[in-house]
Amino acid sequence: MIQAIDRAARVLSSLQGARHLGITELAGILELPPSTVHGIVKSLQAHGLVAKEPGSQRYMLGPALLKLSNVYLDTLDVRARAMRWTRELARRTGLSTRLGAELFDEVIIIHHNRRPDGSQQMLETGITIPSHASALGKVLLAYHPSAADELLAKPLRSLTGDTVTDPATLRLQLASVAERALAMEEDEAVLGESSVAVPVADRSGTVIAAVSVVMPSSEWPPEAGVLNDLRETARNISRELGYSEWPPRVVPNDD
Amino acid sequence: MIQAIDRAARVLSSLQGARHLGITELAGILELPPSTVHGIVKSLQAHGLVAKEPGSQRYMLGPALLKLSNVYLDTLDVRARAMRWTRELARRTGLSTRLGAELFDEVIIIHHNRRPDGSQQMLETGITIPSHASALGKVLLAYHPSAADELLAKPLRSLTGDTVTDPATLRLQLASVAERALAMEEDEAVLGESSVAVPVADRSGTVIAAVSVVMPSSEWPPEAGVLNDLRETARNISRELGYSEWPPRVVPNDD
DNA sequence: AACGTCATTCGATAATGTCGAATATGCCCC
DNA sequence: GGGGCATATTCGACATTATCGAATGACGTT
Repeated sequence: MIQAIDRAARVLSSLQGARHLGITELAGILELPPSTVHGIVKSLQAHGLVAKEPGSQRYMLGPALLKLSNVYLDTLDVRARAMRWTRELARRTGLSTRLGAELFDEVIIIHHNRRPDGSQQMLETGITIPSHASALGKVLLAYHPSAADELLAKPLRSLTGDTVTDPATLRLQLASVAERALAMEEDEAVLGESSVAVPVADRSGTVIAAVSVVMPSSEWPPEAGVLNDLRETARNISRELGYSEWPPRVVPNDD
Repeated sequence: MIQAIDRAARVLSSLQGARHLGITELAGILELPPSTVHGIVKSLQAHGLVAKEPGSQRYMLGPALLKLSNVYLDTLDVRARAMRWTRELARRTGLSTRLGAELFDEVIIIHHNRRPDGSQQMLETGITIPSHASALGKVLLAYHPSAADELLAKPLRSLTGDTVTDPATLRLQLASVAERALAMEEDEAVLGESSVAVPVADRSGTVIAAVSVVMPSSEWPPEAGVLNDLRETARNISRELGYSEWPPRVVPNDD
């Protein structure tokens, strides 16, 4: 780990959290001298990764991140291949769909289809949810046992009163997910919202993403037809990626 | 400029351009020893800014960029305030709209409304266009004379046969933009597509973004009503940002 | 104008990052 | 499975870079 790069990344993370920060504030958060932080911020600014807030001394994330992110999404083979299938899934089920990938202790939504009822819905691409509190995340954890082990060794955050944070309970859930290749979550991330997710595997059988449908909790549990459509979607995406034996199997402590 | 951070940013830029690269390829592009590049890439990877391509030795941009970018967009005051106005502009004109900000020699689209005719259209947020070849970019250049000076000192790329790349011609255009607070572009970025843009100013009178409508070149030139709607949109956004004297004036060589 | 707070500059030096050599890994062919 | 080649990764000496404290400049408020 190159210390200067580590520190630069921590500046970005701090701005991601607090949005706008002055040099002194950043220095406090990072426990570094202001002049050190200044050098880091100026270097990031020169590359457009950080910007000064208009009319103020505070800094915020910069526009170069947007371009990089756009290229990231464009580069993702799984996303490109999933798009038509998840659109079709949303159409058939009348539900919104999400495609998620792993980002440390969270799942990040890399593609999202709105519910096809024409209602106003937020764009979710780029949103993260703690893995333990989402069906998508539980799938990814179930297929990456060492990542799960690390996560379950930490105190877990409750997002709602229904979030499961007990490691032993989660281990049982993950074992069930691994067996059924299906994860469920009811009101754990957002009250009134529940979801069910299944794994997407690449040519080598590695689970690289998960796909889910999201429904109002008033409509829970999902009908068998929805589960079948969801599985079919994951099978189709996985097949396009070169994996023909859906559902994938868990490889014990593979990382 | 901290060299290690500069090099890390250049790794990200290289991956942004070429999408997938091995260590040796990156080393060639950056003209650095492979072991140096390896250290940089591993540091970026530890923060999710770079990822290894599934099943290969090559690296690509990483998911942390998507989360950072999402926060960047969410943090942008001008974007939040512009959204309702540009949606209304698209509705009234029947055209797609773009809100653009400056990213070095390019304009980056930070918000986009599709043409309201229900046709299949690509999402444009995060896309960049060379400033000299876009109406949005010409507005931003006209209001930032020193940025314009720097850009016009470099050889400019033709995107289509109609792209204006002659510095003297561009200077005349930018002077006219500054005077009229309006920029036009016909087939310069994409054949068959033309646009007209106007500036958006913040509380201090600094032009921090530009807003445009895009139309098929077969419908060019824009009607007076469209221009009025566009100006009204920029005036409304600027007023929400605290600027009440639209159109803004150019401050000579202010950077 | 004065004051307090924070941003930025500067330069000595501590320590970090660099980079060449060696080793490990992956892939392809037989 | 073995061999060969190309590339990734490791290791450690040391050159160079980043750090950080002190000083100065800028900004906002009174």
